[in-house]
Amino acid sequence: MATIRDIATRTGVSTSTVSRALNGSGYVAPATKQKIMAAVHDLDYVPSALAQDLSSGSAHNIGVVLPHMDHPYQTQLIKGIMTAAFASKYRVTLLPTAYDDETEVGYLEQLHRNQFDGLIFTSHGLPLSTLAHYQQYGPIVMCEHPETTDLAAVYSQRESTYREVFHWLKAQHADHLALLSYRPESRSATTQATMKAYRSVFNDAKPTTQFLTAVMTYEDGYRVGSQLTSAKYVLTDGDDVAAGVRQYLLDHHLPVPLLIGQENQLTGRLLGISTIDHHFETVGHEAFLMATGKLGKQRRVGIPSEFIIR
Amino acid sequence: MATIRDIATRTGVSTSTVSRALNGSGYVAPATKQKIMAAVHDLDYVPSALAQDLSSGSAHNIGVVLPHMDHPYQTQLIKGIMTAAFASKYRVTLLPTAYDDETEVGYLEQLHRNQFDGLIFTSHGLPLSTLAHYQQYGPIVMCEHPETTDLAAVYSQRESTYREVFHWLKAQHADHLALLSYRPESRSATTQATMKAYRSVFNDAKPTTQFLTAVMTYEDGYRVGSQLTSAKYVLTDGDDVAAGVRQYLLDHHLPVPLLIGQENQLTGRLLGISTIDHHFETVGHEAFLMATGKLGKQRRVGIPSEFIIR
DNA sequence: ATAACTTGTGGAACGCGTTCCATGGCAAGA
DNA sequence: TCTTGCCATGGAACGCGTTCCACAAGTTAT
Repeated sequence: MATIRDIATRTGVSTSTVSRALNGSGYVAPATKQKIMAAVHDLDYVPSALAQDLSSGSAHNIGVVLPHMDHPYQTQLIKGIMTAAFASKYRVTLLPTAYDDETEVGYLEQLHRNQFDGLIFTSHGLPLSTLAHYQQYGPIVMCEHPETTDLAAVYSQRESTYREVFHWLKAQHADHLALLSYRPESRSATTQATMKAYRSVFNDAKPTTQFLTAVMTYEDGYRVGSQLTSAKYVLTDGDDVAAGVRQYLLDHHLPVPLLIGQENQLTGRLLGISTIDHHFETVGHEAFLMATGKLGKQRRVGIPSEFIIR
Repeated sequence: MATIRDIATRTGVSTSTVSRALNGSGYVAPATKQKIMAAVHDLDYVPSALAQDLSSGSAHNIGVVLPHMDHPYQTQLIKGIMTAAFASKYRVTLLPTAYDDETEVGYLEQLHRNQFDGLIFTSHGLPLSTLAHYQQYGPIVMCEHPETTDLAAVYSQRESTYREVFHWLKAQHADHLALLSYRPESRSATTQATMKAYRSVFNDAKPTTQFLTAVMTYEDGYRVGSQLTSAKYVLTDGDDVAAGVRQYLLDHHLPVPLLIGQENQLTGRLLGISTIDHHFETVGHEAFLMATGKLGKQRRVGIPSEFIIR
């Protein structure tokens, strides 16, 4: 591997001159530059990214912390982040946690170690105070609406849309609801937003409602289908889940309730299931900009979400 | 940011001793080690990943070159790679190309620059000879079966499964086939394998067959549905595409042909569409091992794929 | 003609850990 | 007692590019 010193020696100039010639900074005589470029070409020299990173103190790398690789909610978000990163000189590293707190701490430590310039959290297992503590080492951006104001965040304005959904249900005097989510209210901002909207809309005239958790995939939906035989309205975390519920009920010749999915996935479109589009691609895009400081001092960005009735 | 020198000064030892204490290499007196650990704790010291990378000459980073973020084919592959990387100390960086050759060259240059220890190609736009040329800078692993033997590869053994599919079709005297793929034969190993199997099975008794390209998504499938009104058997690149074709025909009250998808996606299961599972998660896993040199000198691994009739 | 620039280039320090080599103390074996 | 050999630690070089500072030569302004 040729180094900048090799170029310097071969050309008979100093490394500073080579560096200046390569970066176009400072003064270099045209003739010198030509000689340098020739040597660079001859020796197949390319500056080491490792050395440049150390020198600049940044790895030009943003980490994206996510629970699973296969949760549909992530796909659009990641796409938005990647598209934005692609346009700048940054790279993006995907960091799956499998909801393991130690792993999550590991990534935060890597922020401390300058492995990452910033972290984007699509979901988190650790307490927010822990995350806030690590902010001293670099920007941390949440993709959920955190209760505390200590953390920067770009999030879908779920709650107002959930209220819209519940108002819509209320208007048709809906009863026998079922709310399916992946994580319990205590551990998930999404579930919290859902419940908050639910309580505020129905207030003291709550319909009969089932609450199920640990439901994330099509299979999960199919699995809990047996518990939903008396439900008339079902709101799920993703369209895939709704599809699973529907399939179970169809397979057992049971009536299919009115299904409302989320994420506007293909399955929902395919089966004509109403959905909520949280515009996660936009969320991801903005989160990247915030993590790289391109959004100025702004630390809070809400993206409106959309209720699609089918 | 505290450095190893800060620790050394504060403890009254040399940086070498601190380094040894931290890494557990070489001799360090227990008392010295304790003092060092105390200082490390007091100063909130963490070794800089940037400096370690430069010193070790490796970023512990594997890049995954892929065309799009949303091609279903990638999801499982990436999952397999990530799972394997997660178990080791490596990180994985996703590198989308949008089939732009310049971008692809950019990533190869980053391999040269030691930004990556190795690259995994899930798809490629550049000629194989170009890729082979960059092997001198680090391991490059293809996830397709390349024609040349110059490149290391982990791939799904598509061709034999395609032959199985065509034999199955031949056995029922299938006629009016349609083969839908994303990229033309000249630019895609997948399409090449399909065509090779097609020719070898039907030989000179080829059925009437339509060939369509540039079909990748559900929407694409729906779009080309109008051209498939006389097809009796349709083989597509992914189950989503098959679902699109099916939907178009249903919407227009036209007969739905026998559909065979690929990738064993949820949509296929949902709609009872036969499919081919290429076991891409396994492919990804093995590709990672090969890229990090954990597979020894092996440069060729084939993973059997599976025809699932529904 | 002299001060004040501008241009071109080199030297050395810096960023931060790792590692090879050397040195010194001390105990066990010959 | 002398030689090995283990233990503990320091010094310095290394990996590689960047950047500040200084210096020299040539140019322009005063």
